[in-house]
Amino acid sequence: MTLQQLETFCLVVEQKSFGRAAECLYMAQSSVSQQIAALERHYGVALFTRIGRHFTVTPEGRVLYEIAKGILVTLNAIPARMKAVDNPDKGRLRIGASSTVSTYLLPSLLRRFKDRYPYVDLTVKTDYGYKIIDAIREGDIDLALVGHNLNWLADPSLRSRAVARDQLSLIVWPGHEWCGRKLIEPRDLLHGYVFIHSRPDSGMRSVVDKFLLQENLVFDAVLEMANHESIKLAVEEKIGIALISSVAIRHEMATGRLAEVPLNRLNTIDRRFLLVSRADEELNAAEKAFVALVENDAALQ
Amino acid sequence: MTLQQLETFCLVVEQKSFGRAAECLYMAQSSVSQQIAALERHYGVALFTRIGRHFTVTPEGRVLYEIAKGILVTLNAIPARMKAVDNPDKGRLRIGASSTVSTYLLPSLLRRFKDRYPYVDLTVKTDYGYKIIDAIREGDIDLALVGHNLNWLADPSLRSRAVARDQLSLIVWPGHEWCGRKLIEPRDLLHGYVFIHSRPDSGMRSVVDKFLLQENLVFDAVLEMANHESIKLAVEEKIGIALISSVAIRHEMATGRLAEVPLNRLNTIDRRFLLVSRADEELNAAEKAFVALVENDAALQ
DNA sequence: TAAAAATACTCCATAGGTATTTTAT
DNA sequence: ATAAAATACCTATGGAGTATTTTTA
Repeated sequence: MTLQQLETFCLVVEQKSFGRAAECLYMAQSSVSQQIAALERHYGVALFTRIGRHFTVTPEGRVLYEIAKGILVTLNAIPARMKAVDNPDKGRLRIGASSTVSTYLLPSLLRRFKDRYPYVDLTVKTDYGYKIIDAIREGDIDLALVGHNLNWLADPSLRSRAVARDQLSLIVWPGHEWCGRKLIEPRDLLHGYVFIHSRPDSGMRSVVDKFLLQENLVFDAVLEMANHESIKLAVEEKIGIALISSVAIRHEMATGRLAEVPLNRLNTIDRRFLLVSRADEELNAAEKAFVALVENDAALQ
Repeated sequence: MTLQQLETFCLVVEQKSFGRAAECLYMAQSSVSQQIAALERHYGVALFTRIGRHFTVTPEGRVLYEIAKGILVTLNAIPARMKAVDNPDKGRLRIGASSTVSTYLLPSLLRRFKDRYPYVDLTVKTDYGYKIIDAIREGDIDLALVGHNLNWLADPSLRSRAVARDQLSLIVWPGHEWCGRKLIEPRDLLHGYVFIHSRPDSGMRSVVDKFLLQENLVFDAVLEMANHESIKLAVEEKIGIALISSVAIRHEMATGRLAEVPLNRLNTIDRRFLLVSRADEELNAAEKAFVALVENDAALQ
């Protein structure tokens, strides 16, 4: 079955005549007959009921007509859609983000992006990092902004660029004895404080664990909370102390609800956010514009 | 551009290799190269960026891939959709109806239809009769149930079948002096009563006007209401009398809120409901089942 | 009898194959 | 050196045309 046949068939339906369809297509009437016959052979059904030199469309023909017409219209729209891809003002941008990114980084990025390119068809998916990366692999989204992960960096089917350093911060409540101290030593963390952890399968947890292992720190009292907001609240309530993404505490630092304390060697832990896309697909103009925005974002340097 | 080319292109994208795509299609690698080259020539853009013996998909290629994939999936679904048309349990039924029909006839018809064929994809459009017929002509709906109209019966592009006689009824309020009278003469209508009309562009109005003209009746006092419900309320409130579709007063007759009075020669006015479809398209199984239901409906005889 | 579609038959354009070249790893 | 895609060239299938037949209004 060919597109030519579908086009001819649609025209026959619309013109209600083989001959007129042939004229429209600048071809012989016999060719139209042959194409319709070929379609009917292909599907094994009559598309028209011939009544003398007259015909009606069968229900099967109606089905084919509606589908074929839609396909032809879609095909005609392809050149326009192709032109749109190198225009960041008209293109499409499907972003995926881990919940940390989605909560603390995306809002300002998306606001600025929408200001500059208000007509971009923009969708955002928020999920666990590994699910976002799966969606990238499936082609359901085109660009992911997630926490660093060696598995993804090593995957040749993905293209990753590190865009921002995510510092860890040691946070305590305001008025804590460490506030104002020049430098806390890691072993000081063990002196009687509850340590508040994030979920074991979160990207941040592995980074924190890495630091604790490196410093040989084992806590007597540990608390595990579901998300950043719970951790911050627990610290505020003087339940314990925590290591947390710097980006997640900007607001609390500004309002003085939490305090950050300098911890020795914490800066040896270098976590980064990654912009991930498929290695076998190139970025369109809208996606490139978003990458440029992220890379030039002073707040993320 | 051919469907073959689109299929080959999709396979190259999925397999990330011209050679493997050729294997899947049981054809030579050179043919795949030629088909891709033809597509690129046709659209005047590169679909792949060749990097040595490696390649990536361009943004234009991504656009084409998504569209082409959708088309191929749609095409594959055609045989199943064709089989569904001669199965009233799985087909599609798009009905249009004038507001009278929609209010007083359709509810019971649709309930019974849905009982028998619960999986039919059923949509109903309600509008003025002429707009429903326009939708039939456009192919937006497949079957219309509307009031009689000579223009539509004469149109060769439409197929109409009269399915039910819509009687006119003379209605008055209960306790009116005419209640119980054997037969009212048309000229009696003029004796001091307000006559309540429907909208001038409604199908029923032209029927009522025809009768009034035939009987040479010209009222001193006339009231015009937007719809059947308003007319019935006005009669109930003893504001006036009216000629109205019998189907529209079934409920009020049953509950005694209105009274019908026999009017001489009113039965000479013969209005019918029409089932209208396109003359150049045959009914599918679901549509035939609905037609059968309407034709066998005792309430509509 | 005229108008429209189907059929028979011919021809050539082009899609696909084979063989080879190019290119990058 | 090898693996993969592009290119050149050839062949044959099938699509379009011409001419004719069939059908019914």
